[in-house]
Amino acid sequence: MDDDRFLDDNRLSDMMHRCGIRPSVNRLAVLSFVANRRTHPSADEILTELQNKFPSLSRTTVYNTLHTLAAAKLLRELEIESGNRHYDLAPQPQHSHFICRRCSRIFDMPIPENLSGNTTPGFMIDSVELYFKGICPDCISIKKQ
Amino acid sequence: MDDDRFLDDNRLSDMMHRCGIRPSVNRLAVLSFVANRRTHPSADEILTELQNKFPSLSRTTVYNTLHTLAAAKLLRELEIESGNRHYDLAPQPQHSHFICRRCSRIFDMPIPENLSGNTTPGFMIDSVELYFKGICPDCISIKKQ
DNA sequence: GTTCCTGCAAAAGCTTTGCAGAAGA
DNA sequence: TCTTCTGCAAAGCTTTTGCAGGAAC
Repeated sequence: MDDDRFLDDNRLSDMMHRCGIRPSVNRLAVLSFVANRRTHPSADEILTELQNKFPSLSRTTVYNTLHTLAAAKLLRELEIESGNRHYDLAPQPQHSHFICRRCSRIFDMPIPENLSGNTTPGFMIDSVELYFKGICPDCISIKKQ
Repeated sequence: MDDDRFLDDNRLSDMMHRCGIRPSVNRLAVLSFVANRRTHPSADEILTELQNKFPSLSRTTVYNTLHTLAAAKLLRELEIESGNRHYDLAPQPQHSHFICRRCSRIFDMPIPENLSGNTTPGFMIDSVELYFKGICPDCISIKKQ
């Protein structure tokens, strides 16, 4: 868990209520897990981790929940690697993502301002996604040792 | 085919030679197909289209070829939709992509300058991918009618 | 009681792998 | 001849769908 942006269950529960979604135990667990990780997890990572706490949690429920939360705009789907969707908490200031080629973790990054300025006229843009790839600080320092 | 950026087989063949790849008929067909489409195709689209011309072309060969060309940096893999990789000709000036939510086609866009300026220190960035989503001009005008 | 949530089982879709025969240098 | 290329078949992975029992309102 990352303390700097920790969102407690009450707050997440409220967010769900406001979107007309029942904050069931499973849903709360999924949303909380995504909200409080820095490196945006995939469905499989969510399932594997949460099954420690909720052994009866099924893969179907994780997928159902992710769809429900994404449809309600509480989560954002990141299309980073083909065949492996990752999830990010949605109601946040816009930011970009950095994918480490070595450890595959995904980090948040600030987004340069004025991104959609220089684009082709005639296209109606409603969202922007920016991905950086490279080596994260942890992997750089491991390499040096 | 888009005439404005048409690359003929001789030129593509040269590019392959320079990368140490034998320009077989199948490989040339795949590379040419990707190079001369504006809306970056997926493996399945490539296979379906090319089978009209080369009925014996197999799915495996398309995947093999795409891997070979991507490893040689002649093609770039676009992670746009989960579970469906798209391909773009690589040795081109950097540009971004626009994905139409209605027709799913992918268009090139200019890229704003100085993109990697405002990023977190400590990360070693080696590539940048920028995706816009929205409605393309064609779909906008269809909607108006 | 009616709606929503959950999970098993099965299927679907994209991609990868193993292997053997064919083609090219 | 020896390496590389090709394609069938099978498997692997992530995700989706159908359906039925259970929980919540």
